[in-house]
Amino acid sequence: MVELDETDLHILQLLTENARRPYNDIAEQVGVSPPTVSDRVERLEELGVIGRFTLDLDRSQISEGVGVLVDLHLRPGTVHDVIDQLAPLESVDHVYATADAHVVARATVDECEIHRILTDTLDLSQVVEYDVRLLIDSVWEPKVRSANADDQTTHDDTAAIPAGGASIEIDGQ
Amino acid sequence: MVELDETDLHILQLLTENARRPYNDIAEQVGVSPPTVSDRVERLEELGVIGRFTLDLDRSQISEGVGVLVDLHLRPGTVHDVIDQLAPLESVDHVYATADAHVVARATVDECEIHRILTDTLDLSQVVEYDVRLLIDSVWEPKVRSANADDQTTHDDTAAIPAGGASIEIDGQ
DNA sequence: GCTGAAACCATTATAAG
DNA sequence: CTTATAATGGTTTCAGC
Repeated sequence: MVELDETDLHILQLLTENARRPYNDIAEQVGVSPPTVSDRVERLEELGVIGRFTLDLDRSQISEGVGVLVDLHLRPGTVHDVIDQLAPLESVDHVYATADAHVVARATVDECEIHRILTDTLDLSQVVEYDVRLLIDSVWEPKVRSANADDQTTHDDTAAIPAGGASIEIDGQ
Repeated sequence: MVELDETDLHILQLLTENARRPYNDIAEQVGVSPPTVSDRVERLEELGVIGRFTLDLDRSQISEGVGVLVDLHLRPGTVHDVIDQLAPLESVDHVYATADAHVVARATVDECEIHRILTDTLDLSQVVEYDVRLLIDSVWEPKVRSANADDQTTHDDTAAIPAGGASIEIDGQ
């Protein structure tokens, strides 16, 4: 976090848009030499800022199943176990854990598979409640906030986010 | 979906692991020539199977804010509007829409920003209820299911997934 | 979908700021 | 310590088959 300058962010932004973009192309855009780009990228990989170079795939075109969002409300202290159980599954690609002991997983499953995962793979004694939602759309817009594009308007109305999650009911108009 | 053979899937799998892997390297692994890999990748891009070549970034290292998962329960018919409002925001990178009119967004926000998004950016008359959860962990394991690795055990206990989502309460032991 | 050739690109070593 | 330059070795693409 501390060790990234604007050049790093610019490189990340360009690679985010197209991870196969040639380094000499990037060098020209950013205003440094190609070896510098190479060095910076290597460093960003070592720092773990870049997890991997990968693809944004349309999963509906490569697998038979339907996309689902599974929301698990877990017993306290079991979150990391459940992540370790879910993440390696072939049908699961994204797993989020939140401070209120929920785990949300995005998966592509056959009709019978979701049931098998919930009953066989997971230790259900750790699950307080769960919810399976059929995905109808999903958008991924990876963005790199450039250092100076920080549009932080000073604002004293800072809304604190309680770790347990804020839940607010609004009248149906 | 119909037009992908095992070679395509193998190429996708290798590129998913490392999107910068050289095409002649891939060609060797897959058993075709480099130009064939190039042609296939181009076709997969045109088909929309490959959305883009991109990076898996550790967002906590490149931005000041905290990661949150925002769950919006919307009024019917407003889902696509809300996606269009959320997706372009700099702080939002992932948006999921489910059949039961929920939109789940993953964002990295400053303390004041989440409030601003909810009140200024969104048309709150479209939101029935919302929920902001603090992210503590997130895993992305992009997987390409190879054509023959389809481990579908025949199973007649097919659990249908209602479009409205299944919600089941389990006793707290 | 393959082959071969030409254009292009990444990386290394080296030198300079 | 960081960046630029130049050369090498590797990669991608384009014709032609």
